[in-house]
Amino acid sequence: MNSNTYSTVGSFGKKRISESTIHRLSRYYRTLSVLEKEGLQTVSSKDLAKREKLTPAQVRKDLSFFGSFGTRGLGYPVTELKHQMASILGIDRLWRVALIGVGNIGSALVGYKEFARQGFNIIKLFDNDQRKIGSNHKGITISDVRNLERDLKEARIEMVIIAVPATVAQYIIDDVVKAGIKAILNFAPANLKVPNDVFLRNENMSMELEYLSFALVNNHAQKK
Amino acid sequence: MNSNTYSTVGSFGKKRISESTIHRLSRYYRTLSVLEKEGLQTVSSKDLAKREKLTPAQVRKDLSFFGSFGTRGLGYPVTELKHQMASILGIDRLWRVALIGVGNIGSALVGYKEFARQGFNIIKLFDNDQRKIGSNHKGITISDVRNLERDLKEARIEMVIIAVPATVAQYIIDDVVKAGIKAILNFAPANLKVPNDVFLRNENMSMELEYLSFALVNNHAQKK
DNA sequence: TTAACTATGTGAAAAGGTTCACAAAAGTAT
DNA sequence: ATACTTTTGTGAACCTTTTCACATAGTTAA
Ligand SMILES: NC(=O)c1ccc[n+]([C@@H]2O[C@H](COP(=O)([O-])OP(=O)(O)OC[C@H]3O[C@@H](n4cnc5c(N)ncnc54)[C@H](O)[C@@H]3O)[C@@H](O)[C@H]2O)c1
Ligand SMILES: NC(=O)c1ccc[n+]([C@@H]2O[C@H](COP(=O)([O-])OP(=O)(O)OC[C@H]3O[C@@H](n4cnc5c(N)ncnc54)[C@H](O)[C@@H]3O)[C@@H](O)[C@H]2O)c1
Repeated sequence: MNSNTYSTVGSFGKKRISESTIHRLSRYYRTLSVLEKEGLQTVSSKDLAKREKLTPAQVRKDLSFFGSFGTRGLGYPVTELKHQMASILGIDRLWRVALIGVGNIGSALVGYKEFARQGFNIIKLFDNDQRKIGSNHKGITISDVRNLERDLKEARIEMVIIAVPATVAQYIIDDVVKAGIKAILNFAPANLKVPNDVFLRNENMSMELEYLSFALVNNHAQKK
Repeated sequence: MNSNTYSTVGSFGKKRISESTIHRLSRYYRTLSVLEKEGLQTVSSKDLAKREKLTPAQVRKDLSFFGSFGTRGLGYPVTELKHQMASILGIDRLWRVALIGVGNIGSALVGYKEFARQGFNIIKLFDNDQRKIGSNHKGITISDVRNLERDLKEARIEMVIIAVPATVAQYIIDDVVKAGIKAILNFAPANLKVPNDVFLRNENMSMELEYLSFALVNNHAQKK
């Protein structure tokens, strides 16, 4: 019921996988990329755990939901485990992504190389500002948001990033949903409604600053 | 041990408050601001829960960690509860914030009005690019990162936002820590080390895209 | 080939977070 | 005033996630 509550997407076999586990897989993937560059052949759950500030048991448990990737007495093969993580996360392929709202944050995201490196290709941009529409931004022409539904379908977009003001975000989302999009990353601070079969993730930077503020004001013991 | 693991900062009285609860307080705060603008005098845990897609019990439990703010039979006074949330989160005051790395994402953050509205005042900017140093960005002169430690102390900075390339983030963090800063929001995708008395939060947008990717590939049942 | 290590994979236990359920307290209507 | 309704605040129950602990299986060294 709560987006933070025991939230699980899907099931590998009959098992349900928690949001925390999926986020840790992302972290393992990035760390494994680093280890690969460092020339390491294998890594133990202990080593990986140390880098991620986790327990070795947590690492093994996370991986065990998806298979047996290690060798007892030795550890996990770095490159292979990296590929496994990519496969599980679905980033061993290209994703066709559109971004709506080419303003301050939107522009920053469009040029972000890390997204492309992980297979997220921002190939369509939309805005409602006449001065921006038709202009070229990092090689992509900005389209008029008025044809959003049609253009998303035409370009066979699979994911959408929303970077418009909070006041209009729901209208945009409604059109995005109509276009059949099932995955949305939203940067507008608003409680947006989507049907049950659409995945919506919210990125809220104020929340993290507020967490820091809370921690400072209450001068609180750091976990571990 | 894990940054996602039962992570709790501090204690109100003897109670430990979970990260989830603090994040929900942020959401309550934002929603209460909206309700206040809508002219509502009181709100019940049921109403608030509906807006946040939580259970009423969750709302009441979260609030109960910090006090009794409601009136039985009536609900919570909107404006007062908003102020209470602000006070608990520590955003009923101004925070002196510095941002390091005025590039794509850094520039976007500097101009973001929502931060200032919640008391986070970005009053110092740092970069190592000679073309940027000395120039004015949204009314703030960009300082040379070489004097980082000295300048952070001089400006009595309390929080730092890091938006430099991942390769240099650890060096920057080390200087920031030396300057006595106890709260850092980091946008670089890297496993950064800080002493135990420094709060470090990481904002990782790739992670959310990867979550969506996982959800799509495994075509998974949405929670609830 | 054997002995001594090392490290995985996983049930079970422990810890943490959410929801239930209800007494208590206040509002509302008559 | 009294009965009835509404809604809070909270221990207890419930559910999820993490950690423990160990059997198992592979490596390494002599
Ligand atoms: N700037 C930041 O650092 C930051 C950080 C976190 C969240 N956000 C959020 O991201 C969103 C965008 O912020 P920003 O700072 O980039 O604002 P911005 O005003 O710079 O950009 C918004 C863009 O959306 C476009 N737009 C407006 N209405 C539109 C519509 N109906 N259809 C299509 N495009 C439309 C505007 O033309 C503009 O290009 C906001 O919701 C903001 O709260 C921004
Ligand atoms: N652009 C995005 O949308 C985005 C999204 C998520 C995360 N990030 C992360 O944020 C960071 C910055 O990304 P960006 O896209 O803004 O990159 P960028 O190259 O546009 O900006 C980096 C800025 O840091 C400055 N810099 C470099 N070395 C420095 C040093 N030693 N001291 C001080 N300043 C220094 C550069 O001069 C530049 O202004 C990166 O770690 C990136 O991975 C970016």
